Order: sequence, then structure tokens, then C-alpha cells
Amino acid sequence: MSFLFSQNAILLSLTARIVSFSNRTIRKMSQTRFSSKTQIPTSNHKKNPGDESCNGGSAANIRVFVRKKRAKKSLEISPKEEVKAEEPRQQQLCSPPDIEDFAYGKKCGYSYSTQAPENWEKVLEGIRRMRSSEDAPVDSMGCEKAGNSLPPKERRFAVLVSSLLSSQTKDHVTHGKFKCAVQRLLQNGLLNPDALDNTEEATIKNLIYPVGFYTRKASNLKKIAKICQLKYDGDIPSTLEDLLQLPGIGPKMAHLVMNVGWEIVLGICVDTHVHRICNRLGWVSRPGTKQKTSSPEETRESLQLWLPKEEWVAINPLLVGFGQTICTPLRPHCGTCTVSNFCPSAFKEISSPSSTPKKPRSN
DNA sequence: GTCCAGACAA
DNA sequence: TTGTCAGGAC
Repeated sequence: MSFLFSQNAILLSLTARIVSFSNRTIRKMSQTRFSSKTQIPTSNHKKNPGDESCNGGSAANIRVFVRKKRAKKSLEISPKEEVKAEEPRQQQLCSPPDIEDFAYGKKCGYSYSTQAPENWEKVLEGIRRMRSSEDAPVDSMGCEKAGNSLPPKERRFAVLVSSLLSSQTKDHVTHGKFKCAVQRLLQNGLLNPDALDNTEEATIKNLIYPVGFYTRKASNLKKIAKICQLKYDGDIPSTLEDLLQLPGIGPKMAHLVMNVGWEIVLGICVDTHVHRICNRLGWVSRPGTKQKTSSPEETRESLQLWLPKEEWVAINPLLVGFGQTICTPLRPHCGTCTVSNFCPSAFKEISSPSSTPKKPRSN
């Protein structure tokens, strides 16, 4: 009984996590200049095309790692050293950017627009107000809430596992299933790499069912556990590039885990909601054009050039929740959106007849 | 039948 | 770039 209570307590205590984390991050960022490890990792650091030297997380860098990852036919232990040997890094060819320096990209000769869009602060504030009720699925789930009461190493692994399980799910339908899956792993003592590594894939699959793509996720979880055991002493990788080497971890997840697991802000975690909303608002564009960005990675690169770093962590849950309830992919509820007057895309897509925001299901 | 969400393979 | 993955809502 007390065991079950403690499990529930862990899950319940997760809610406070993101608030304290965001506050800590903002405090930390306002107190310190960027160390080499927390460089803003955008391509605006490049002095010329092909110069990957400035940071560990530019979109170009990520594309290189993703290509390498895809080139691997086997998903076994990642060739971390090999990758690093191929691409020796020099630190910081460009000077570190100021948080306020929106023109930083221009300084480095990059062609993305570095102009902060007009009224972006009013829009963000308006979205914050719309989101104040915290009724979006993202407010009650999310990997940042995982393993809050665990020791740091286990908490980081829990964050990684939760990220993997929660991704690629239709949130308002499946977030209950996701939470149950994490809880089942926890209750079976499987929220650590050692146990997970020694558990049959079929068992993991049964425990995480019915989260989306459970078969592939079970397989990836086991591989990740093995890699963490063998290469990172039971911890998770601490750099963006090493995280990207893990099976099933792409740019979005890697940034999320760096932000939440390691509390190191290397970039904005851009998922489909952030990507869609930033484009609808006209906040991002393809380099040298006014066209919409074509991928979340391109959105991240463009957004990072002007959005102050204080907002980098908070913008994801803010826009994800907004995208889940009001600025939905299909039939956005422009009628109830209080910032539609600032949105160039408002009322241009077919709105739902009622124009009322979709309430997330509470399953 | 279409959509969703992110990684991956072809 | 496109299809696949899982399965429920619409």
C-alpha cells in the first residue's frame, strides 16, 4: 500500500517540476554568461558554409549526425568516438551572443532573418493568458515531470524514457496511457538501464502497451538501456550529439532531454505544434525568403535567431498547449484566440463551426 | 478514409 | 520525399 502510495506521490509531484525547472533555468541564464557547453547552437555561429565548429547543436550539425545515424545499418552501440574523431571541434569561433542581441545571426553572416517579429511580446503574453488555465494535455504530462523524486542519475534516465514513450502520441487521446506506461515501468523496477537491459523485449512491450508505436519503442528502450549501461555507466549521454546517436532519439527529443534531463539549454525544443504555430504567426521563415519553414529543424534555427534565450525553455510547453487546445492543426479556433489580430493566418483556414476550443479528454 | 507525431528507412 | 509504425477520433 505504502509502495503504491509512493508511486502515486512520484507522479503527482511531477507537476511542480516544470515550474521550478523553468525558474531555475531562467535564474541560471540571467546570472551567467554562456559557457562553451551552453553556447547558443544555431547556425548563425558559422562564419562560412560548412563551418561546424561553433557549437554542438546547430541544425546543420544535427543534420550531419542524423545522416550518420541513418547511415548505420545496425542500431547497436553508437560509434561516438568515431563521430567525434571525424569532426574535431574548435570551440567558439564566433563570440558568444548576447541574449538581447537579435542581430547576432547577421553578425556572423547568416542569411536567416534575425529581425524579431513585430508584437511578438504581446502575442506571447496573450498566449500565456490563454494558457493560464493549464487545461492542455501537456500540462498534466510531459517528460519533465518524470522521476521527480529519484536521484539525479535515475531521474535523467526516467526523463529519457518518458520522452521516448510520450512522443509520437496523439496527446489528448493517449496521455493517460503514456502515464500508465511510465508508472508500470516504475512499479516493476524497470525505470533504470540495468533492469531494462536485463528484461525481455516482449516484457517491456507488454508493459508499455498501448502507447503509440510500442513495438519499436520497446526495442529502442532496450537498446538505449544497453548503450547507457555500457558507455555511460548507467547514466544518459550528456551531449546533444551523443543523445542523437541513441536509437529513436531525433533532434526534438534530444533538445528536450538536454533541457529537462541535464538542465542545459542548447536549443529550442521544436515539435510539430511549435513548428506550425510559429509559421502561422509569421515568426519564422526560410533563409533569405519570406516563405514558411519546411521542417521543425528549420523553424528552430530561424526562431533561435531572434527569440531571447530566456524564452527558449518555456516556449515549448506554452505553444504545445496552445496548439492542443486553440491553434489546432485542423480548424484552428481563431474565434476564441485573443491574439488573432496579430496573426497573419487568422481566419484563413477553415474554422470549426462552434469555434470553441477542444477540451482535452481526461482519460 | 484521413489525421495525428516523430523517427527512420527506402 | 514518401511510407511506415498503432490505434483512436473525427
